[in-house]
Amino acid sequence: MKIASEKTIERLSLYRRLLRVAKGAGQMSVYSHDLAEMVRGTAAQVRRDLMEIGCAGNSKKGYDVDNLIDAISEFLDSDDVTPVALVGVGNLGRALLQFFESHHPKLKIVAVFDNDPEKSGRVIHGCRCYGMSEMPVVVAGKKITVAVLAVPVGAAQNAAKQLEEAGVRGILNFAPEPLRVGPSVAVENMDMTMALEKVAYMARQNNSKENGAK
Amino acid sequence: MKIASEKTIERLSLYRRLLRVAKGAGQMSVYSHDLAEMVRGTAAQVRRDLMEIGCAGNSKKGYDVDNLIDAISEFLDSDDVTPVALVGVGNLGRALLQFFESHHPKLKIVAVFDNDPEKSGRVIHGCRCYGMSEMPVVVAGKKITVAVLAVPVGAAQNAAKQLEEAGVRGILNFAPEPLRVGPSVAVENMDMTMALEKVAYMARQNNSKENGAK
DNA sequence: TAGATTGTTAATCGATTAACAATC
DNA sequence: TAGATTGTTAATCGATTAACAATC
Repeated sequence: MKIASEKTIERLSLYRRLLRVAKGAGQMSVYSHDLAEMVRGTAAQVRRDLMEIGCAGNSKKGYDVDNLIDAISEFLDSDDVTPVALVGVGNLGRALLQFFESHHPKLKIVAVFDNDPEKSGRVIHGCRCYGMSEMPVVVAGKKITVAVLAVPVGAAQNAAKQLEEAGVRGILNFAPEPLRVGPSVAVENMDMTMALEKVAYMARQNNSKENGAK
Repeated sequence: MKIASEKTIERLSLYRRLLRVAKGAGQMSVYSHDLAEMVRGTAAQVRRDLMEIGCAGNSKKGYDVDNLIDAISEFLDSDDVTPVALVGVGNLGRALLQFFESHHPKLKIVAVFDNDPEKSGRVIHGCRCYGMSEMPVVVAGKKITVAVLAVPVGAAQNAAKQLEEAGVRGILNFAPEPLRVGPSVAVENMDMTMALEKVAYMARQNNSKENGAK
């Protein structure tokens, strides 16, 4: 299995999204600059990405849509559906559960964990909710290797540790808290507070630039 | 106003979070390597970041916590509270509304917009909900320059256009859809589908690496 | 002083960009 | 052929890393 850079992986995911839209619209082939728009990048970069996963284009027609979707899927996806765990069933957790339900056929949330004993045993959005203590058994039983972490600040590190010990190898972390995990666990932070601060900063820059240019 | 790189801005936001925790614990000063842990970076990088915003440390005690928090806040924050709009009041939108309510004193969601006429006029989590057509008036009236976009796929581009025209200069986009906006609008994408795909890919890499090493 | 830390400079690395040849 | 696109190589850029001097 080849290993591409993280940026390339991100872009491949975005390309595929556009390709599916194109396919839905009956388009048979795309040019690199069509895909470049999707990632606000250059056509040359797109071609390099596609070459990395062994896709060749045609100087007359560009790239074959079906071929590309297949190649990206083979690269990004597992053969089987990847079972995912969600930890934390607050407002955000429930929203994520609903969000991911419909967004990906190959990634499926199959178990939900929460500290609250009241939630244990209940079924939320079609998912059985387990207590944190049941994690080792459930994760092993369902062969879960990926988790979405949507617990409140302060609880994230502990939950991450439990996930790691249970055998999870990738965590999508929504808590604004850095996770200390071993090198065999990939962590992707979705730090919404940081992102909003950043946007607010850049918006202010844009605003003062505009006013300054007047 | 100085302009730092996007990465530096992100890290400053993270440093501040750790500093506030340290301050809460009664700590008066920190070393660069304390902060480095927060961003999984190096101490030298932290020092460079802090120098960029004009902070000097002391080779004996490191950096003064209060001093650092003030300097970062002066750099990142506006003097006043920044009014923020939320567009899209589905499950995710409501979760975000609740999330941001408590997470930042300087960023406050002051208006909520939704297409659904049933939601118009209602108050959700203490926020008045407006119809999309009211956007120009409300955004101008409340001097909103930052927006959080949590609408379903397909509606994002149109909403972004309306926001731009209303005067918004920064958008935090949760829709898995690229936004075409002018250069005066900063867009930060929180692409949860892409992030989960990426984590799943990296988890699989870790897994096969482990099994291969056996 | 000795030791840990900060501040500064040069070297390295990776990714992006630009330029151009090859192709249909 | 002509023209737009792909594939490939070299140049550029930015950020990170490493090394070391300065400081308390």
